[in-house]
This record gives sequence, C-alpha cells and structure tokens, in this order.
Amino acid sequence: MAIHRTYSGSGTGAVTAGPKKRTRIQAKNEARIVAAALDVFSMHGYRGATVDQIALSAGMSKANVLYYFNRKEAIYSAVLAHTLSNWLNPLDDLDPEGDPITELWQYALQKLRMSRETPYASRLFANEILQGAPVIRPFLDTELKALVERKCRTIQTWIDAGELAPVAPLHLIFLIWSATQHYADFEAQIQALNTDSEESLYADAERTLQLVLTRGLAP
Amino acid sequence: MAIHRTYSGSGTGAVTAGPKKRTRIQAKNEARIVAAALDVFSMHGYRGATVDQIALSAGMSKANVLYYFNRKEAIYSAVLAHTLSNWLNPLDDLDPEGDPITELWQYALQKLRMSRETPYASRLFANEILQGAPVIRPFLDTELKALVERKCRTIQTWIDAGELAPVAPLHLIFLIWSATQHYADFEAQIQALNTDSEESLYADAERTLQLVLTRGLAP
DNA sequence: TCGTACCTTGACCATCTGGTCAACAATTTA
DNA sequence: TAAATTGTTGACCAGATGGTCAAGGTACGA
Repeated sequence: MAIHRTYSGSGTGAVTAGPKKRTRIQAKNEARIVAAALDVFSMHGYRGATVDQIALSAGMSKANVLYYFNRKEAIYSAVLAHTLSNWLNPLDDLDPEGDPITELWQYALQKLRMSRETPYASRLFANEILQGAPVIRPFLDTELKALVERKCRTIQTWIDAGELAPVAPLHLIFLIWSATQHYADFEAQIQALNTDSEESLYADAERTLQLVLTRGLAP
Repeated sequence: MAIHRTYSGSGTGAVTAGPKKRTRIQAKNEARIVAAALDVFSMHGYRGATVDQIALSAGMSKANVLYYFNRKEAIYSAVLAHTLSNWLNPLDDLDPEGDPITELWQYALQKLRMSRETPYASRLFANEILQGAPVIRPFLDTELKALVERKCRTIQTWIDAGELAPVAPLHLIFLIWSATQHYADFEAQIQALNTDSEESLYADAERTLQLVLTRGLAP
C-alpha cells in the first residue's frame, strides 16, 4: 500500500523537518479528521468537498484541520490510503488451493457485504476513478496491477484444469467488482427502485448473484 | 422522459413570458452548449465543472452561455434530460414474446457497446447518482421505477414459465447495468489494468459476459 | 431601408473557498 | 514551577466562480 509515500504532505503538517514522533493528540486528531473526511469526500467528491465541511464534521476549526494536513489534497490522499487496503485486501484471499467456484463466490459475497457495511469507501473510489484516478493512478499502475495479474493467473490455472468455465480472468474480476460495488455506488438509484426492506434487498442480491455466478462459472 | 418539466429554467433563458417559438440560432447554440456541457460535466461532475469551461468548450463567451441557460443548474438539467432517454431506452426493447436469454443477452450487449461508444452519458449518470441523485431523483421515483417494474414483471413471467433461472428480476437488471456500465464509469481503472488492445478488451468482455449470463440464466 | 427583437460580450460584483498568520491556550519537559 | 514545545482558532487574504448588466452588434420582417 504505497500510496502513503506518493504524497509527502500527508503526515503532520506543523512539523517540516525530519520525522518526529507523533503525539497522542496528533494521532487522535488526524484519525478524527480522516474519518470525517471520508464521509465528506465520499458524498461530494474531491472538488465538491470543502475543508470547512470536514472541519465541522470533525468538530474542530478549519485552521486546525489545516494544521494537521497542510493541504486539502493531503487530507484526500490520507483518506484514500487509509481506506484502500481494507477495500482491496479480500482479493488477496483467493486461494489457489481452494475450490474455484467456492472461492470466487466467497470473494463476491465478501465484497457485497462490504458494499453494504462500508459504502463510503466504495463511493470514495468510485468518485476518484470517475475523475480519471488523478491521485491513485500510480497505485493502480503498480501494486493493484501486480495483485490483479497474480489473481488472474490463479483463475487461469483453474480454467486450464477444467474446474472453471473458460472466462477471461480479468473480466471475471471486473464482473465481481461491478456487481457488488454497484450496491454501494448506486445506492440512491437502488433505494428509488426497491420496494422491499433493505434486509430482503440484500438477501435477494446475494441469492441472485450466487445463482448466476455459480451456474455461470461451472465448467 | 419528464425531466424537462421538472426544471422550468432549462429552456431559453432570455424569454421569461410564455413559450415563444425558438429561433434557429437558439436551437443551434443550445445544442452546442448541451454537447459541450456533457463533456465537462461527465468529466468533472456537477460541482467540478465550471461555466467558463463549458463556454470555452462550446466556443462562446460565458455570458452568452448564461443567456441561453440562466443558471448552471439549468445547463445540467438540460444535459441530463437530453441524455437520459437514449441511455435507458434499450431496456424498453425487452420483448416478452422473445426468447428470454436471447433478449437479456442482447440487452446486455447493447448496453456494453453503449458504454464503449458513449461513455460520457454513463459517467454523467454515475456522477449524478453518486451524489445522491439530487436532480433526477423525481425521475427515478416515477418513470424509471414504472419502467423497471414493468420489465421485472416480464422477467418474472419468464421465470414462472420455467424459461429462466429463478433470479430476482430487479437484481438481474442491476447485474446487467453494473457489469456493462462498469466499462465506461471505471475506464481509468480498466485502462490501468488492461494490457491488451482496446479491441480485444471489449471482445473478451463480451465473451465473458455472454458466457456467464447465458449459462447463469439457463433454467 | 428601417425598426424591432434577438444575440453577444467585456466589465463588473458578491460569494465561496483554500490557505496563512499572529496571538493565545494547553501540554510536556527540564 | 518555568520554559519550551505543541495545539487551537478568529481574522484575514487572494483567487476562483456563478451570475448581472449595459452597451453594442446582427438578423429579419414590414
């Protein structure tokens, strides 16, 4: 997760010289700011978010927010870095030794539940990528690409062994990502079109996705 | 497509009294503005777009843009209204008389090709819905909801007739939307992760989606 | 040709917003 | 406790941006 290194300003703002030890107060306030900023950025996008909103949401003054993060962009980078690993980690769990269809369905299910439980993270990335990924492009080009290529090889191995339908591995990953993140990113649309309870909504989503994936991926 | 009526300001700005006939120049310039605004809004979102950018892209002065559309929001509404019908029309083509899996796959294919050919429209809606659909929520709640419910009934009929796997119709539609629009909305990510040509990218996407859908939906 | 209505824009204004700074408060350290 | 470091904020600034307006230009019917 090298996003951290990409943006030098994402640390403590007041300290310009070498890396000093972080105070308790620093850690606490930076965490509060990042948590507040996730809300604001994921709702309004980078440009639509204001430092004032973030400060208000974090319960402190704008000047104080900019004391910890010199620039608005630094807050944004910190939020992305803080969220990115959690958001993408499950992919790493795909086990080449496991049963392909079980592994893939478990991955999809985990992503679907994450979309429900932490939609902010999903919308944060959706916004970032919609704008052309100006900040996390370096990460996409290097670490995410390496991870995805590794997992594509795993999937291809399954296909070659006749344990999985002959899909294009990369596009299977895209399919799982899109189908699950949709429930977070397009929540407003889904709320408008759904008539049932949220509970049964997600139950139906799981059922349908499981059915299509398990049948669609059978060799 | 009643979005037009929702925003009174989306017509000619200078004329405040009743509906007068539109000049040739009016029609031409409004079309130029809407086309330019689609580019700008889809790239930067509502808040990130500036009237100056739109004016520059349309080849006229900012003041002139605001002569035809009194408010920035009016431009935005006009762009949404102009794009919405084209973007959602294919769903209406689902023929209850046709073969279910063929019909659904043709619909998915059409959406996938639209994502490739006119990604701006997709990204425009993605931005709008990510922000909570502040402008098109009334449309979602009424016309889109009615259309989707109608199509869900069609799908349910197919299921009841044993011609289709027992999925939740609404979620099947979500699956098709998400899997296809993903290629437009997340283009930046896809570009970063793809190593092949764009041609083979979309060929693989079609092949994988067809395989999973046709197998996954078989009764 | 003339007059009217429509078109176009540079200059301008009010507001919003990211960022700075000096002054003061709290906390840690010697 | 005294000094020094760290934390906090109201006031302020500069640039960006949505929107207005008066003044002048252009098309078009009578």
